Parts: sequence; C-alpha cells; structure tokens
Amino acid sequence: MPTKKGTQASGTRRAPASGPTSGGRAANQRADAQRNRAKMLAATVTAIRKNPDASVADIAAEAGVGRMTLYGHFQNRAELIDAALAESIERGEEVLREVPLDGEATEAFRGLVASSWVLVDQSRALLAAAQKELPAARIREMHEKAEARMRGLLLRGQREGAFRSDLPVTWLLTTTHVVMNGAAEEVRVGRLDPDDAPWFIEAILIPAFTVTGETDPR
Amino acid sequence: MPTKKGTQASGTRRAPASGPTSGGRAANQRADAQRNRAKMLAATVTAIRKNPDASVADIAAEAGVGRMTLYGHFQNRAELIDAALAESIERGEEVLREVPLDGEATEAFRGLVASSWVLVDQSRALLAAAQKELPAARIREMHEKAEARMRGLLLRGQREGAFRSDLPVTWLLTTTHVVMNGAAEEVRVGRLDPDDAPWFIEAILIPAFTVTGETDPR
DNA sequence: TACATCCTGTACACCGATGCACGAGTTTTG
DNA sequence: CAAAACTCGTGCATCGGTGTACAGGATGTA
Repeated sequence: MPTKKGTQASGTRRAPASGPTSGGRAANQRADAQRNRAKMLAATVTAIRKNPDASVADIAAEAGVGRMTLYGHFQNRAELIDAALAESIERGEEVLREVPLDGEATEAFRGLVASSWVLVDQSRALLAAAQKELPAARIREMHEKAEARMRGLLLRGQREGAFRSDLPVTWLLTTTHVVMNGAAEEVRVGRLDPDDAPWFIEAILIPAFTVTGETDPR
Repeated sequence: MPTKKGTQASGTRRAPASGPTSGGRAANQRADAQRNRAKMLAATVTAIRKNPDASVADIAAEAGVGRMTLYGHFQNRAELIDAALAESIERGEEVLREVPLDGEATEAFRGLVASSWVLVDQSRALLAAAQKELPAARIREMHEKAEARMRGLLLRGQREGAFRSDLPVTWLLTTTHVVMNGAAEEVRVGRLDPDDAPWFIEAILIPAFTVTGETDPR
C-alpha cells in the first residue's frame, strides 16, 4: 500500500488563483513553494527572451526546477505565460504609477516614455509569445491601465496644444509603441547602447508629435 | 512489374534552381508546372498572412494543390519560404527601381516611403515567418538592395541638410521601418484605412527627420 | 500517338512538445 | 517529531508537423 497517494493529484490544483488575474492565495502555501513559483515566473521571462518559442521544459530548466514541478503550479503552458505576463505588467505598473503626469505635457511624456521603454525592453519577447497563446482580449485587458495612462497624457497634450491635433491619438500611441520596440530590438542586436535608447526615442517622438509649421492637410 | 518507377524520385529534385535566388530554369519544364510553382509561391504569401505559422499542408491547400506536389517543387519548408520571399522581394524591386531618387531629398523620401509601405504591408507576415526559418544572413542578403537604396537617400539628405544629422542613419532607417510596420499592423486590425496610411507615415517621419530648432544635444 | 513530365493520394517513420500517472524522496510547518 | 505540503523523475499516451516511399493516373509536348 502506498504511503501517500494523490498528493500531487490534489496538489496539482494548487495555486487556485481562480481567475488568473490576481491570486486568491491558497491559504496554506509553503514558503519554498512561493519562492519556486516566483523563480518560474522569472525564468519564463528570461527563457523566452533567449528563445522566443522556448518549450515548457526549457523554462523549467531555466528555473532550475523539474518540469513536473512546474506543472504542479500551472496547469498548462498558457496559464504559465499568462501568469508571467500578468506579474511582469503588475511590476511595471508599480513603476509607472510613480511617474508624475501633471505639469507640462511634453515633459511628462518624456518621463513616461523613459520609464516605459525599459519595461517594454524587458518583456516584449514575453508579450510576443503571449500573443500566440492567449486570447487577444485577455492581453488588452492586462495592458488596459498602462495604455489608458499614455493615451490620457497624449490627449491632454493635444488639448493644451503641446501635441499636434491633426493626427488621431491612436496613431500617436502606436507610433510611440513601435518606436520603443524598435529601439529595444536595436539594443538586442547590439546596434544601440541601452543608455542612449531613451534619448533616441525622444529625439524621434518629440519633434514628430510637436507641430511647428502647418502639416499639409492633404 | 511497375510501369514506371522512381518517376518522382528523379522528379523530386526538379526545379534545380541551384542557388535558391534566381532560377536556372530546368531546361525542360512543363508549362503547368511553372504555373503551379507560381501558385504555390503566391499561396505561401497569402496563407502566411492569414496564419503566421501555417503548415506546409495549409499552404498546399491554399494553392489548391496536393501537399506532395509542393514537395515536388521544394525540398523543404525552408526552401519554400526562401523562394516565396525572394520572389516577393524581386517583385518589389521592380517597383522600387522606378522611384526617382534625385531631386529634393525630402520629396524623394516621401515617394520612396509611399512605394515601400505597400510592399511592406504585403510581405511583412512572410518576412516574420522567414526570420524563424532562414539564417539571418540570407535575409539581409535579400534586403540588401532595398535597404541600400533607402540608406543612401537618407545619407544624402543628411549631407544636404534636409535631414537632421544628430542621429545615425541607422536609427533613421529602423525608425522608418518600424513606423511602416506599425501602420501595416494598424491596417490589419482595421484601425487605419489603407489609403490614409502613407500620409500618416509621412506625417510622423518628415517632422521627425527634419530638424527645425536645435535638439538638445544631451 | 507516345513518352516524359507532372500531379495525386495513402501510408508511414520520425521528431518534439504537451500533459498525465505514478511512486518515491525531501522540506516546512505546527 | 510527524503530518502535510512540495519536489522530482521516469515513463507513457497523444498530437501535429515534417519529410519519404511508393504507385498509379492525368496531362502537356514532340
């Protein structure tokens, strides 16, 4: 007769973080379990950074943990990605929350971009992976807050005349995104120094968003 | 006794387009075979546009052709992608070649971007697929001409004072790329009208590349 | 017409990734 | 200390994609 049976069976459903969003913390969770969970989340980011389509095995290895241990915390690959991205974004929010948004719009924008770019650089690979694993809605949901903040700032800038109004905010927003991502990519391939990146980004965006002459309305 | 044997075996190495770049045209190639080859190449583009990681079976289906027929023309998935991308780029070159590059740099840039953007929009999905299937060197090789053209124009613009010189050409170049790609993506998700795209792109790039005041040299 | 060329499907071997089952060991926690 | 919680590995079933083998039917070309 086996000493214990189904330990894993019941344990598998550990981390009953019901909705994948926030954790409902399993009342009794051992300390090292939490550590491991954190390790895996971190490993997910770094592993995917190295290899955009890393397998679950790769990630587990990166975390220095057995593959099955990982499955003890997350039911499937998708749930793992989801959790990793959620945590990554949450961590980003903590930073972004501190950025002062009042005062001169251009200046605030500069600050927000500087802070955002680092975060983008860190988790853009993960984001890409998530896009082919999670429903688009879920991803948008997670970015909601960050996106709203940027959009709000852009909008205010337009109203105050700091930013041009002949283009929709949407376009300013995606432009900001793509330029930051482009910089991240350039850093990755070694064509750009990470420290210079924020400056390069501003050097493009500020002039682009700040009208001087009239811009040929077709 | 089989009537014919190894028909395919010898036929498999058909399309001996030695170097995958240009075709050395197998002396005797039946007309419908060429048509089919073209169909498959076209199907590769459209299939991958729909689903970034379409299988060989998917592509064959899209081309209205048996999977094995496809393997009769291309040994690997990689070779298929390579051929499709090469053809796509070659077709693009034919267009780009016609764009006048002399005269006012800003104006030439405007024209080049307008022509390029359409091409980017058409084959960016394929490009993405190629990036995880082909060696990076091969891809750069294929883009060589197009990239050189754009870089040359940018450089001339800088020398003539039309474009700002406080940023490396490299950065201007990647900025151009990412903004075009961003526009393509926006079109894809329906947030941007394809006809407006070129204008939106210029609206960002021209002011960004054309210095008016001094740009705070750090 | 006659033959080389091409298309077709089916069937199969192979590979890598996912996820489950089991049966231990090992560490925390009370 | 002892039970509960957790880790770990091996093995296995499954699935989807790739590429090969074979064998006959269809079609273009000379």
